[in-house]
Amino acid sequence: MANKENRPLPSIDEYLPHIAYDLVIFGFNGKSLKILLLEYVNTSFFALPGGFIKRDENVDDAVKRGLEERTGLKNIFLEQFYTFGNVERPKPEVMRTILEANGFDPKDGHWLLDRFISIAHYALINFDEVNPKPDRLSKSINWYSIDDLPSLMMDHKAIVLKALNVLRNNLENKLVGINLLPDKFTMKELQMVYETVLGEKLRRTTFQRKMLNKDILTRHEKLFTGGAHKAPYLYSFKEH
Amino acid sequence: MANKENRPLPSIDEYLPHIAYDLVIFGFNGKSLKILLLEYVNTSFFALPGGFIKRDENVDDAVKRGLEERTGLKNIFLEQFYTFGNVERPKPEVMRTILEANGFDPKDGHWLLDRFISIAHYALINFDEVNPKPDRLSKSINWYSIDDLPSLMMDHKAIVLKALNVLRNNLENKLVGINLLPDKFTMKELQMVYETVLGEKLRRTTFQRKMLNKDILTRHEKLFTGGAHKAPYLYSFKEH
DNA sequence: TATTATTGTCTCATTTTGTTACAATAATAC
DNA sequence: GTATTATTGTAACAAAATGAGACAATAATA
Repeated sequence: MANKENRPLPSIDEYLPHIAYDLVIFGFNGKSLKILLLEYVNTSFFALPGGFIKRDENVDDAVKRGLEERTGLKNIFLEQFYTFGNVERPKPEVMRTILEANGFDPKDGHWLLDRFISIAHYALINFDEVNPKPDRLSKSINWYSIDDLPSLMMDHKAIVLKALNVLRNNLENKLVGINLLPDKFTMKELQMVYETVLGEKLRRTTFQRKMLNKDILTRHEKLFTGGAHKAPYLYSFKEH
Repeated sequence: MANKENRPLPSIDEYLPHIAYDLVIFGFNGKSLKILLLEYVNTSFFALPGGFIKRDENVDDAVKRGLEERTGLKNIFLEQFYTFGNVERPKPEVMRTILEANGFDPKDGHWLLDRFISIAHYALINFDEVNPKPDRLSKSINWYSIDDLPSLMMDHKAIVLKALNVLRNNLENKLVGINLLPDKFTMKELQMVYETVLGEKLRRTTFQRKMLNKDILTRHEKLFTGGAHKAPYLYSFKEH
C-alpha cells in the first residue's frame, strides 16, 4: 500500500506487530517546561511522537533512532518509564482517519489499525539545540508548555502526566538539570529548572547553599547580561 | 499441538504474539527477603514466573490473573517497573528444550519460539499466606533468598536486580512494608523489612522515632512471645 | 556619585537526625 | 518472693540540615 507520493507505510514484515513506543520530549527554555507534540495533517489530533520496533532491533535502539530523527540530536538523556497496555487504548477509527488524511487507504485488519501496547519513554534536551522535524503523517511538530497543552489523542495525556511524575521523583538522583540546561548556566536558571519540574517555588538562599554543598558544580567566570545589578557566576556540572 | 496428556499449548489465536510478562514476587519471612522461582521439568533452568497477554485483555489484568494462579491471592500489591526489549533476550533453543521436556514438539517458527518483549512487574506478598502452585511446564515453584539465588535463565537475573533497585527507591513513598508484613507486626519486624530491602543496618532508636513521628502507625496490644524480656507492642498501618 | 536590581554569603532560629543512656518489663533461675 | 537476662520504649544531648532574614558587593544607568 502506498499513497499518492508513492511512499509505502511501514510493513508488517519489517516491524513487530502490536508494539509501539511513545516519546515525551521535555525541553526547558529558561522559563517553562515544554514538550514536543505532533499535529496530524488534515485532522485536529495532537499526539506524542512515537514509532515502531523493527523485528531485529532493540527497543532502546528503536527509540533512539526515533528521537534522533525528530530532533537531530544524538546521545540524549532517555529513559523508559512505563508501558501502557490497556485494551481500550487503540482507536482504529482515529488511526484510519489519520492515514486517510495522508492519502492512504488501509484495509480492515491492517496491522496499523490493530491493538498496540506502547512503551513510553521520556527525553530531556536542551531547548536551544533543537530544530524538530515532523514525521510524514504530521503537518507540524511544536513545543507546548506543560501547563498549557492542547487536548491529546487516546491516552497521551495520561502518558504525559505519568512522565512528569517520574521526572519529579528523579529530580534529585538523576541530575535532571544536566540534560535540560546548556553546559554553563547560572544558579537562577538551575533553580528555575527545579521549580518548573517540581511545580513549586523554592527559597533562593537555601537552594543555593544546598547545591553548592553537594559538590557537583564547578564555578566559572561571571555572566554580564547588561542588567543593572551584580552579575551572576556561571556554573557547570562536574564530570564524575 | 498437544503433548501426551493432550493439553494444548497456548494458541496464537488467543494471545498477542511477541509480548510476555514476568513476575518478581517478593516475600518476607521475618528474616530475609525471598522471591518465587520456577524450575522446569527435566531441565536445570530456573526462571521467573511469567505468562502471555490475551488479545482482549489489559496487560494489568493478565498479570493479576497470572499472579493469582500462582499464589491463590487476590488484591496483591503489584507494580510494573520495566519492559525488557533487547533482541538478544529470546533464546529459542531454551524454550524448545523446555517444551520438548514437557512432551511438546513445536515446529520451527512456532510463535512461542519467537522474539518476546517482556513487561516486568514486581509483587509484594505476605509470605505466610501463600501456597505457591507451579504451572504446567514447571516441576516446582519455591522461595529463594534474594542473596542466594540459583542461576537464572536468559536475562532474568537482570530483571530481579532491577526489581530490587526499584523496591529500594520506593521504600519510603509506597509503604512497601504494608504489603510484606501481616496486619499486625512489631517495630523490629518493620525495621527488618527496611534493612533487608535496603541491604544495610539501621539504628534502632532512630528508626523507631522516625516511624512513630510519621503518624502512619497505630499501636495495639503487646505481643508476648515467651522471651525473657520486655514484650514489644504490635503495630498496624493506619487506614488513610 | 547616587540609584536600582540582583547576587553571594553570613547569622541565628528551627527542625531533623545521630548517639548514648537508662528505666521498664517478661520471662527464668534460684 | 528476688536476682538475672535480653529486649524494648523513650529521654536527653550533640551534630547536622534546613528555614528565614539581613546585608554587603556589584553591574548597569541616571
